[in-house]
Amino acid sequence: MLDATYVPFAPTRSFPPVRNAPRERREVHDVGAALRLVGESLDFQRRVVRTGDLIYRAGESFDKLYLLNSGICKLVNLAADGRAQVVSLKFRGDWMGFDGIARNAYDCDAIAMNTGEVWIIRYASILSACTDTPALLGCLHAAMSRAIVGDRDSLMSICTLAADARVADFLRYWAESLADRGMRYDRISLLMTRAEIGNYLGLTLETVSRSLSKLARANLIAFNERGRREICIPDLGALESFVQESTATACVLH
Amino acid sequence: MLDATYVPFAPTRSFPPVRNAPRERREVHDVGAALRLVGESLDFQRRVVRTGDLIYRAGESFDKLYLLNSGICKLVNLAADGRAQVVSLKFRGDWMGFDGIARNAYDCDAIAMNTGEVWIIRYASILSACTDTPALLGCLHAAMSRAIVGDRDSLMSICTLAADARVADFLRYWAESLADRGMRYDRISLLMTRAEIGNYLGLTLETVSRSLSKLARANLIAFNERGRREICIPDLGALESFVQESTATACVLH
DNA sequence: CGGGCGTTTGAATCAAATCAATTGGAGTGG
DNA sequence: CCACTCCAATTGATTTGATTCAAACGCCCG
Repeated sequence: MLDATYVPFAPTRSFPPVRNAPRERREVHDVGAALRLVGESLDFQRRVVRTGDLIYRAGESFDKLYLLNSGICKLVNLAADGRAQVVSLKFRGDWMGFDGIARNAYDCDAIAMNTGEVWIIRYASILSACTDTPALLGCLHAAMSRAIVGDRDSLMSICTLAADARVADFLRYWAESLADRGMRYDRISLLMTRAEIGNYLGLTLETVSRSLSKLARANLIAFNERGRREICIPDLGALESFVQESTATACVLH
Repeated sequence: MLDATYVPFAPTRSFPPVRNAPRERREVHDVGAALRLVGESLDFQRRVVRTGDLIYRAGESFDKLYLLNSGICKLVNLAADGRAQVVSLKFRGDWMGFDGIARNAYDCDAIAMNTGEVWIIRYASILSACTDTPALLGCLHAAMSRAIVGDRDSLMSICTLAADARVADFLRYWAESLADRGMRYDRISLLMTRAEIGNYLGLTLETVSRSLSKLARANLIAFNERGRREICIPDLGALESFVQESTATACVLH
C-alpha cells in the first residue's frame, strides 16, 4: 500500500499547497428525471432480464445503447487469454454500451446480476432525437462523463487502498449507489461471490472473506442471518471514515 | 498476482467456452482526420504549453474541452486528503475535460508533460457546431468512448498483472500510443520520474526501478546513453508477448 | 566543485497470495 | 426426511512478491 505521507507526484512547477478543499463527491444527479426525459423523448424496447442474462457481448457489433431502468448489472472485460474481469457495476439510470461507440463493437460483456429491466435504444435514434431535444444530448454526455469519472475513482481506490479499505470502499460505493437512487442501503444484498468481488477489486477471494470478517468484527458491517451475502451497514458514515483514515494511517482493525 | 489458471468469474448461466477470439486491440482511429475535422468546423483558441503547465484544474468550473494537438499530458486526480494520482495519459488527438461535463466542474488536473499545443474549445460551441456537422458529434462520442475503454484497460492491467508485467505493459502502451500517431516508438522518452510511473501503476518507485532493470537485463528494453529516462524498445512484439505470457505463467526473468 | 534530486541496489519486513482443511447451505435423490 | 453432493465461504499455516528502510551512485545545475 502507498503510505499516506508518500506523495510521489512532483509537478515540475509547484502549485499552491492547499488545493481544492475536499470535494463534494456525492452525485447531485437526478436519476428519475433523466429516465423520464428519455422515456418521453425516445422510442425504445423494454427487456426484462434475470440473474445471469447477457445484455450484450464483447465483439458484437454496436448499434444500441442500454439504459438500466431497474436491477443491477456488471460489465465484464475479457482478455484475449480468457481471463475475465468485472470492470464496472451499473445501477438504475446508468447507461451501458458506451464502450462500443469507438470501435463499432462492444468491448465487454454486460450481464444482469438481478431481475431488472433494460431499455434498449438504437444509437442512431438517440442521435436524431438529440437535434430536437438538446437536453437529451446533455443527459447522454453527462452519463458518459460519469462513466469516465467513476472508472477513474475505482482505479484510484485500487491503486491507493489496502485490502481492508478496498473492500470497505466497495461496500461504501455500493451503498451510496443505492442511496443516490432513493433505495434503502442499510441492508444490502451483494449479488456477487467473494471470488467476483475479489476479481473486481484485484484481490483473492480469501482476502475478501478475511476483510469482511474484520469489518464485521469492528462492527462496521454486520452479516444478516441466513446467508453471508447480505450485509447490514449500521453506520455508513463510519464506513466512510474508515476508508478515509486508512489512507492516512495503517489499518488497525483487531 | 492473480494466476492465469485462476478464473474466478463464474456466470450463473454458462456461455460457449471459446469467446471472441483475441480481439484486435490496436486503434483503427485516424487521429489526423479527427484533428482536421475539428480544425475546419470549429472555432478554438490555441495554447502552447510547456512541461508542468496546468491546462485545467480540478474544481474549476467546466465550460471548455481541450484537444491535444501535440505533446503529452497527464491527468492527475486529487483525493480530499491531498494524495495525488496520475489516472490517465493523453497523446496527440486525445481530448481532455470530459470529466467536467457531469458535475459542471473538472474532476482532475490536466498537466503538460512536454512542450505541446492544446486547442481550447468552448463546449457550447461544440454542441452548436454538431447540429451542422454530425460527423463532429461522432468524433466527440468516439473520443469519449475511447476514454472509457482506455481507463478500463488500465484498470485491468493493474488488477491482473504482476509488477514486472505492469511496467512492461506501461511501456507497451506508451509505445503503441506513439505508433498509432505515426511517431517513432523504438526510442521513447518517458517524461516521468520513477515515482510518477509507480504512482500511475500502483507501485513504489523502487519496484518500478527494479522492474525496469529486469526488463533491461532480459533485453526487452535498453537504456539510452545519457539519462535513464530514455529507453529503447528493440522489439515491441517481444514486449507484448512478455506481458501476455506473464498472465499465463509466473515471470521467469533472471 | 558541491548540493540536490532522481535512480539504483541490497536487506529486512510485511501484507496479500497460495495452499490446505473445514464448515455450512442449497439442492438432489433415495 | 435424511444422506449425499456440490459449491461458497471461512479460517489457519505458509510462502512470496512488493514495500520499506537504508545506503550509494550519477547527473544536472548553480
